[in-house]
Amino acid sequence: MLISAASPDIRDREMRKVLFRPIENEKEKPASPDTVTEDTEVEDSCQFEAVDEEDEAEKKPSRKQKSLGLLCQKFLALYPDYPPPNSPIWISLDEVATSLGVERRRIYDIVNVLESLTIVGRIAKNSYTWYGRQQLEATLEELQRRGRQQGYHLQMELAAEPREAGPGREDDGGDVGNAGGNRKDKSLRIMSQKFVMLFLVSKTQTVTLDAAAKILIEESQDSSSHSKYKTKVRRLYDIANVLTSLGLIKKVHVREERGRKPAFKWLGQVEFSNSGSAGSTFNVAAVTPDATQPIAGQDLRRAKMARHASFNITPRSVTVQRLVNSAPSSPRPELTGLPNQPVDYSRKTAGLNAVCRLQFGNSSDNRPSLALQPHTHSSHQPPSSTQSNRLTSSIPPEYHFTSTSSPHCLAYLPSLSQPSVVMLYGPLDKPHQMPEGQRSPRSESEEGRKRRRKEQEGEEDAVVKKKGMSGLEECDKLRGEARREAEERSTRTSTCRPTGQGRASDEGLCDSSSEPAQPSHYLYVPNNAGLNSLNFFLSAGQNPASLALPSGGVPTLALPYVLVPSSALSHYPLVAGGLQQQGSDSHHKLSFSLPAVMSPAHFTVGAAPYSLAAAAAPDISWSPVPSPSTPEQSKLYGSALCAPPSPQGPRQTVSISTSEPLTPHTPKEFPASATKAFFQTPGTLGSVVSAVPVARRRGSAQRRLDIGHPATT
DNA sequence: AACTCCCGCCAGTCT
DNA sequence: AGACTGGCGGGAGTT
Repeated sequence: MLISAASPDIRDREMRKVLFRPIENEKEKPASPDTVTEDTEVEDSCQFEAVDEEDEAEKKPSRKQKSLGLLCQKFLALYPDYPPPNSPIWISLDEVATSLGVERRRIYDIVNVLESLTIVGRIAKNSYTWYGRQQLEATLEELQRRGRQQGYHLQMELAAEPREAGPGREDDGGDVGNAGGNRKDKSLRIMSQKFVMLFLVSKTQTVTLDAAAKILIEESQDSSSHSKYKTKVRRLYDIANVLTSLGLIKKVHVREERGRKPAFKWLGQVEFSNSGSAGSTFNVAAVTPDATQPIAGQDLRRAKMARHASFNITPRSVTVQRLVNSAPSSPRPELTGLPNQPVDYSRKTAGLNAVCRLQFGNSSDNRPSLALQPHTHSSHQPPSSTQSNRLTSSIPPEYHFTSTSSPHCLAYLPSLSQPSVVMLYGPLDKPHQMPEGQRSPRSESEEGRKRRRKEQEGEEDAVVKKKGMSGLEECDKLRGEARREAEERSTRTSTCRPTGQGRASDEGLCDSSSEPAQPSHYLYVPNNAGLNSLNFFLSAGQNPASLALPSGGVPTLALPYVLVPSSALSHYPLVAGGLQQQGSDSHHKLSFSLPAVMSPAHFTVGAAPYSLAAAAAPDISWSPVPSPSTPEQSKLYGSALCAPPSPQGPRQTVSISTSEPLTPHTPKEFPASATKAFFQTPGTLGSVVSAVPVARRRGSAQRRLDIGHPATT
């Protein structure tokens, strides 16, 4: 542990060990026809490896540390295996790439494979939704069915031998085939599915690279030139790496007449309960590019998406299922590139990264209490444990922290691209209903969706992308937006979530109708106001008085701001942290003097011990919102950034996990907080997450992100 | 030498 | 025109 903490490289290495370590103690070895040999050599070598030269390792990243498998492992660790059914997690490839410190190209490889298994689903350009393993079984079952249907099991047998004569193979009878007819671009995804099919129909569940390559080559009607073969094999390695990370396969060797052949053995299940869920909700077509039609699970997804919208930016349009391979819904370069966002998170928080999951009471009890729980990564956890971990799995993760008892809450709007958006929320007026978000049922209508999409884009643009806007312009926009929102929601009832339509509200967890603390307005401070990297929400909670600056002598800042009805922000995920109001000793004290008007104005912020300038400093604690280890986590997850320091109100339970270096070994207990360090790629340590929308660079292997880089333009 | 697979060029698609 | 995707294969690191 210590060692790991000491060196990220070592952590990676350790991770790697875990990743590729053959599952030991697994059941006895099945008597397979071919003699399958585990790759123990690798394992052994790893054993010793960690012990020695660490320095050496630090020098250069080492190829292994940059492996797709390891990268995938990191990627997976960012999200839960079994995310709450109703809260889709939005993934921005750009952000992920940035936070993992790799090129986007690499992420595509991973995502394509994951998509083939429905672990993620593409929403639009650059954005995916994380499904985790929820649909994995169903997907596998379907793949198995298709595999048999296509006679892969026969091919497998033949493949081993000389060649050919694939039984009527092919044709892809379906989607898996040539996806989309000739969309060659889908091949990795398709190839992945086929590869998996081979395992699922194989008696031994072991597939040699050679066989797989041959079979796949045949399918792709190409003459199988040797180069073709080699290329195929390369791709298979890519896929295998991802599958290995998923724990679905492991590398083995099959002995044959002459020597041994590299092969992979399936570790996942092969027999499926056939439970309704499987086939009913999943359709391979769904993952294939050409699936243009609605699939059974569509509704489900849609629902998720809708909910998901509240987490991030992807909001409304999210509900729209990805139409076809290329149905980019909303390119939000601004979003993804969010120059700022990511930056904020990580960069500022070198020290403390507390990422918590915010939840509201139990589904059973409607207490409006707010609970922040460190969310753990359970990528590799078995369902059971995972579930247990999240006792509240049934409860949608809330990011909204409006608990009645927490007058002073810090919130964060992670999805806003605008890097430094400071929001002050509080019952300025009476708790007014928080709009169920834009997302009312009707919003799902075709028309509504369309409209929403438009709106969304517009809104996002307004709020999020305004790089070129002046603060005032932004304000105006926001105001207009707010107004409109207000009108729209007039009939809706409050919810605790900005956008969601979720259980939480149904359960009354945040039934604001009776709850007082629902933020009625937010204070929006344009980034250009000078609060770069502040990203936080100030809880105004109380009466103005309480907002008064406690300490004198603290530098204050005058910032332009605009009050925005909470509804106007409904599409943005809010991450909040409970900050205790009576900031006891709190180091974070902010005072505002705000005119309760909806017009551009200025308010002053005074930070007690910390200066705003500290934002970039590692310990800038002043920002109540410690940056999440990674943007994805907070954003996609809807996790809340815990307000660090303060104690909790009676009803709040906040457990903050500070970023303790954890060894990658135990992904299950991987505290989100630890991710930052962990996820940093050696090469980008320290700067990885800068959200700077680093222009995507083609040629560079690793992005170098400038921490201090001004996020914009 | 064979096996792996990182890397990033570059073309097809979208916006 | 520019951004997004991802096919592809050279060639370097490992075994």
